[in-house]
Amino acid sequence: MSTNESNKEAPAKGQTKDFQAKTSRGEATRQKLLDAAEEIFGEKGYFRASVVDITLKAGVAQGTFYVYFPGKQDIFAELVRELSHNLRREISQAVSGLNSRREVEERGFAAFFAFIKKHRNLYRIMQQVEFVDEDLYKWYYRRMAQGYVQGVEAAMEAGEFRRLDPETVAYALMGIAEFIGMRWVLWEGKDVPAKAFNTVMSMVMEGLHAD
Amino acid sequence: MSTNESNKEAPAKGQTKDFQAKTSRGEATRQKLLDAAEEIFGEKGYFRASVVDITLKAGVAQGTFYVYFPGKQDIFAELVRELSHNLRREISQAVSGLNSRREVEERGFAAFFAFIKKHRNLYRIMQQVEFVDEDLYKWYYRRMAQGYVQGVEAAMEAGEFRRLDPETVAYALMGIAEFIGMRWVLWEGKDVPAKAFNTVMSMVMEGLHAD
DNA sequence: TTGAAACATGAACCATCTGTCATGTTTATC
DNA sequence: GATAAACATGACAGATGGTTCATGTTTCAA
Repeated sequence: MSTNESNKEAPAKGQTKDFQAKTSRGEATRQKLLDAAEEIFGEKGYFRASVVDITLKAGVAQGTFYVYFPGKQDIFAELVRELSHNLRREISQAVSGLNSRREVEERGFAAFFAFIKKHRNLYRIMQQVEFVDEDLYKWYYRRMAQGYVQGVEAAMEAGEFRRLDPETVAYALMGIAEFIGMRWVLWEGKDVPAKAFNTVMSMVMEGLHAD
Repeated sequence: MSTNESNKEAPAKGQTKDFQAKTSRGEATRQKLLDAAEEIFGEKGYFRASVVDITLKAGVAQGTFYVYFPGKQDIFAELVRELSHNLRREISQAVSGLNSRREVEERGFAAFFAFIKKHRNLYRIMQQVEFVDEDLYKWYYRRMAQGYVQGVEAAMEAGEFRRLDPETVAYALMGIAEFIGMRWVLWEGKDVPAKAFNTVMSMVMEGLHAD
């Protein structure tokens, strides 16, 4: 088949379902591989990371990798889906039950920053999806935006935000979060300082306030 | 020396100055290589692009590449510096002589969107610097932020913006621009629609207005 | 015209990497 | 404890790509 990574075609092959482990032993090995992959991809980036790196870190033989994943792209994609899912879950948990839109934005941003601090590897992983699997990359941001749009629309409905294009608002807020997170969490490994956090909140709430 | 791309160490080697052509013929070849590299890197991404791709597109032999650039990383870095410089120049030209801060932001955002529309390849190039040369990547954003901070501070001084942390404001605005540009220019190849542009401006100006 | 410097060439070297496979080991079930 | 399925192994095939180098060609000043 000769499907090398640098093959000219099909950088994003279809939804190849990864193998499912049939015993708990197999499941454990699969998980070891995923954990190792998360670290390796985060450290070296997708392209500089090799399958050998992953199996070495996981403590299994090279061949074992292919028992659980069809290829390097597939374990990466799985990681991305996992990350995306967990991130959205944590944010939605953080804001569930909140009443004012200000609180929602505050807790939502805080949850995002907390998540990327805990998963700096995965933050870096997200930045590479574009060049590994273009569709997955767009899916991630669209999915994220989609959830945001609903909240923004509801806030407009409720008169907490004034009427603006909700999708644009969603992308703008995502951009703010990503850049502020990059500046502090990714680059410095710190929490976003209060001064910066307050500035963001002030900009956002003033920028969107009703009346 | 065996310095392969996937070498374990020194992903970012020091400021290797590229060779300087000594005749106009040499200069022309060097430029052909740079132009080809811009297209190839933009299309395939840094890691999937090969030096052969570049020389093929430039219409020169493989060896010729190394007459002008010490290696693949170096031509990429040169491209990034060139892009960064041109982008900052276009924006600063677009806003020079403007009086109100609102106009500055409007023209500045518009210039940014126009630039990335004209250089979609380079937009994609910027997204990869992180994994090719970490220092260069931070340098690019810091440099960009730095210029923005000055403008924001001046606007606060002049009472057009209220007092907030200028650096945070700069990163937030950069994040907005990048995400809105991604959504429309990069993904759809279109200009940012008026509705989206107006929403952005409204958010930004309301978010930062003095009172 | 001549000779040296600049430029150009492309085959070949060397390292690396992904994915395969024939073979072994463990586990679970009866 | 026998047997088959699941799991694990690591050497190897097949391919790619960055970089080097010995050699050839062009340019240009003296």
